[in-house]
Amino acid sequence: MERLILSLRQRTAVAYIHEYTLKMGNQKLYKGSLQTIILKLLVSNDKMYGYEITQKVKELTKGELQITEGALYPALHKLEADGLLEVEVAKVGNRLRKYYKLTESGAKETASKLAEMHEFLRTMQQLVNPKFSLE
Amino acid sequence: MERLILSLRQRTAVAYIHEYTLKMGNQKLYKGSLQTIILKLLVSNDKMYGYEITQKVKELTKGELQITEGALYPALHKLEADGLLEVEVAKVGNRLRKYYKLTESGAKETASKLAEMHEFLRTMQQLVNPKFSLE
DNA sequence: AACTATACATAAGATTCATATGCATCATAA
DNA sequence: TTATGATGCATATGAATCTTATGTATAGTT
Repeated sequence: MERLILSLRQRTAVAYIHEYTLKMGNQKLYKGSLQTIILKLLVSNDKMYGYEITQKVKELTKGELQITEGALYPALHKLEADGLLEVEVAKVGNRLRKYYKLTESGAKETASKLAEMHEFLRTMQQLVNPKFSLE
Repeated sequence: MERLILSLRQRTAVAYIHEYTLKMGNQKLYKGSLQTIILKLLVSNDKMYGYEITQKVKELTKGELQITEGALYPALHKLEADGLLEVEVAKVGNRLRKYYKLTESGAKETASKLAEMHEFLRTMQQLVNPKFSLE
């Protein structure tokens, strides 16, 4: 993130300019699957914090899916509010981290959401599969 | 669709009540894929009209995906406005049908969208695949 | 001193779809 | 013959979900 320093009399205003990586054309296809992705990661990794999730997803998808913070944090807050995740705040150095983990009800919901996801993938696979071009 | 007849002096007001089939829990996962589905069907079927598309999708997905009219018609209009589809109006009996078919540019765009879809499915498959639970 | 990465957060707007409604024709069942 | 369901088009309103943009702060690297 770039930083611009603007002198204003005795005061100093600091404007932060975030940089964004280019998005793939198919980013919009991921709409609706964010919750499931987060939950699935927490099945595999027990506990994770927000920034870690974005990095893990980027790594696992070889950069194809970039979870934006504006999507991630509200999603985490909602999952927590719905009782699917619980938070544990940790201080690392002088920095804050919020670790999320599945609750019992969250684990159940994850199984359900993963089943739906598999069904969706199977169905969509068939719809766009060239083998079905005869239909 | 049920019909209610209401007598109003000499005039007759008719109210139509549409009935809706129950949606699957994973309907929201399809968000973002409607255009691709329509285009793909038009590769396989040359020309189709709106209602036919909804029925075909219902059939192909064994009822799992129900394209609503509120989603379909605006989508068709947009694809037409973008020059990907062209319309041919037909009269069947006393009834109107609007047949849609791919334009040249629409065929190209379809190939591109299908490639994105396959990439998406592959990536998502890996993300939620149990084999990756060790990550 | 500046820049990059790490780490949280929210507000405003865009996109995409579901819901609800409206209108009309045609076939079939009551 | 009348009611109903299926066929066929359409749009408006709102909900959900994300992108974009911004704000703040610490820590390491150039």
